[in-house]
Amino acid sequence: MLDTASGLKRTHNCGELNKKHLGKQVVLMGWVNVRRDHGGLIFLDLRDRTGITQVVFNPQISRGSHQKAEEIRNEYVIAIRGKVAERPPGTVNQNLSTGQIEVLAEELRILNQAKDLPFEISDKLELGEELRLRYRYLDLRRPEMREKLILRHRTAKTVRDFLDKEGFLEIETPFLTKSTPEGARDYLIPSRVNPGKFYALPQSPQLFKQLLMVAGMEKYFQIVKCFRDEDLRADRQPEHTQIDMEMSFVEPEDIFNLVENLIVHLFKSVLDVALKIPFPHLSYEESLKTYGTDKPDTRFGLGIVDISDLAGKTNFKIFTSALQKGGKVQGINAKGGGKLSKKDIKDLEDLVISQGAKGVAWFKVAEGSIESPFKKFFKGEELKELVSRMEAKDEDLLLFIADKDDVVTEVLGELRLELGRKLGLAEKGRYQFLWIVGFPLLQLDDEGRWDAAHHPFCMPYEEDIPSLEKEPGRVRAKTYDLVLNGKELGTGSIRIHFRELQEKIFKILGIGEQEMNSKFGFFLQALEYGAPPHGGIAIGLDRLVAGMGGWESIREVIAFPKTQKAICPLTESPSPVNSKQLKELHITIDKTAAPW
RNA sequence: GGGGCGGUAAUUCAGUUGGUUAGAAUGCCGGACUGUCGAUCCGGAUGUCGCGGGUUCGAGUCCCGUCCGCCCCGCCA
Repeated sequence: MLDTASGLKRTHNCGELNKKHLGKQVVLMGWVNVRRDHGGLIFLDLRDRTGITQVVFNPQISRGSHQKAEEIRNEYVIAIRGKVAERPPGTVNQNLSTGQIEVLAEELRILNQAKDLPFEISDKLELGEELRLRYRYLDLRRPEMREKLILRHRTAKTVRDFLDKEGFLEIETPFLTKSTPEGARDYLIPSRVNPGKFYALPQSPQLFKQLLMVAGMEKYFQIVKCFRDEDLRADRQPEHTQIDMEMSFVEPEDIFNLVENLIVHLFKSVLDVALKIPFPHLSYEESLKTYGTDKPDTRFGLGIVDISDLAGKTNFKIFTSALQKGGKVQGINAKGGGKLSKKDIKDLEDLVISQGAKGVAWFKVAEGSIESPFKKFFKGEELKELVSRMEAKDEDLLLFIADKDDVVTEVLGELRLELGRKLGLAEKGRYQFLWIVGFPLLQLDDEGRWDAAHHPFCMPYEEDIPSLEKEPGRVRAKTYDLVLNGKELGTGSIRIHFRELQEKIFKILGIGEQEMNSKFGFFLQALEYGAPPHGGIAIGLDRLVAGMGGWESIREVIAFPKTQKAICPLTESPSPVNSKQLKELHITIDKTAAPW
């Protein structure tokens, strides 16, 4: 039979007791982290959210409690009353904040029992992730996981306080809303009272925050869930949280300033890390050219160098034939890569091939000479020039790809990241923020039609607007991405705030009059009633917190995340519903797709 | 939709060219123990080898299919 806690009031937390409390009567409540039964004496580590305190059961102090303590197992929930005592000499535990004291139990109450656990509550084990998710409530008891949620809480709290001081209003927007075209697949919610009609969960509160600007709120923010029905990755979940912001009467510089100050304040107060501002700016074009991606990890160099002109003068067929087909030849100097083994280089080759290139030409530089299976295809002069062009020194490894333009760029981008990992260049604990600016407004899709590079509400640079008709691809947008250590943290833009331009963009995107009115009529109309110039940004909270802690997967900082199949192993959602529910929603199931 | 890696005790893993009764560590259960803190010592129990089929005298091991997990491409922020 279990005990009740009634009559006992918790006086302290398990993490706070120290020598100042010596001699005090205290009541602690928590979980049994571990029991060490010495027969005559029983020690147990009592754990709550704040830490651990050692409790001692001594029959000379309380025979009853000592006897009862023998029944205790790990993760039982107990209350103890007792006196704080100094530990005997030589038994102090330096690893515990409470390690100088212990509580001599006078009364023990067992508030709840626990079955044998599927795994120990410990940071020392490496556990399968599915198991952790199925028993997430146990996984989250592990101190490491608790700290992650605390970090997330402190981050959100700091952001809220900062933006409040800056005059922002946190305003909620609907979850049951209309499909807005961010480009991703919507999660749909059937309407019971409107047969055959659906709400969509928001991919972001984009239109609502713009409407709030029209409404004169001037500075809006929200820490809000966004939903996208796309395939999952380590940094992608079907629901993710954004720090969503929008301001009136601003230009990109105002957003940069605000976000930089926010991030600096956040890192200082939560991590005690000092960041330098302003964050560097890099143009979209320059980023692709140098790093082969629009979200470069700039913790290390290894920039991409074009040697097409030089390659064209050689007799190396792999180079010259790629050039003849209109491609290019580019390479990376993997500084210190000379120490990589044949096996390492083979792995790099495999990577390059899996990413779509045909292979990689490599050259090791050592003592001024060059080691490479391709050496014989080059004249001494050419090799010399190669080395000087790549600024190669002893112990360096030069890697070249020859192919179509976009293949070379993308593959070298991947190769660069892999080299960063292999050579240990991407240090943990370093935070390289930067802004990517000057994105194109529009991009051609596979069918040769113009598509919004970000979303259809981004403002073009004024000087580029005349090109909209003739050369849409050359129009740059007032769009900016915030990147941290090679991860895209956030995207924002200055928005279009007058109807005429917004309609023009919709038309270029191939959205007809009818569709424009049915999907965006309400929005276009709002722009006609004195919409102020405005812009904003949304920062991914999950990625931000994961980045702060140096964790690869955002699942580490989400209390109840989903697996790659978008399944929650704990609740087993999604799951079938009964026919009555379906009938009310006017929905029938295609049995060939869902044969349960 | 595609590529890669994985699935063996409660957990983390080992398991040789296919060969007798599938192991280790941790955890768990019982016992001993008054200064432990990853307690120690003695003893013990625990398997749908993911699932289905095939090859074989014989399959954890080989083949085919399938499900699940992770990483990636496509897709997407």
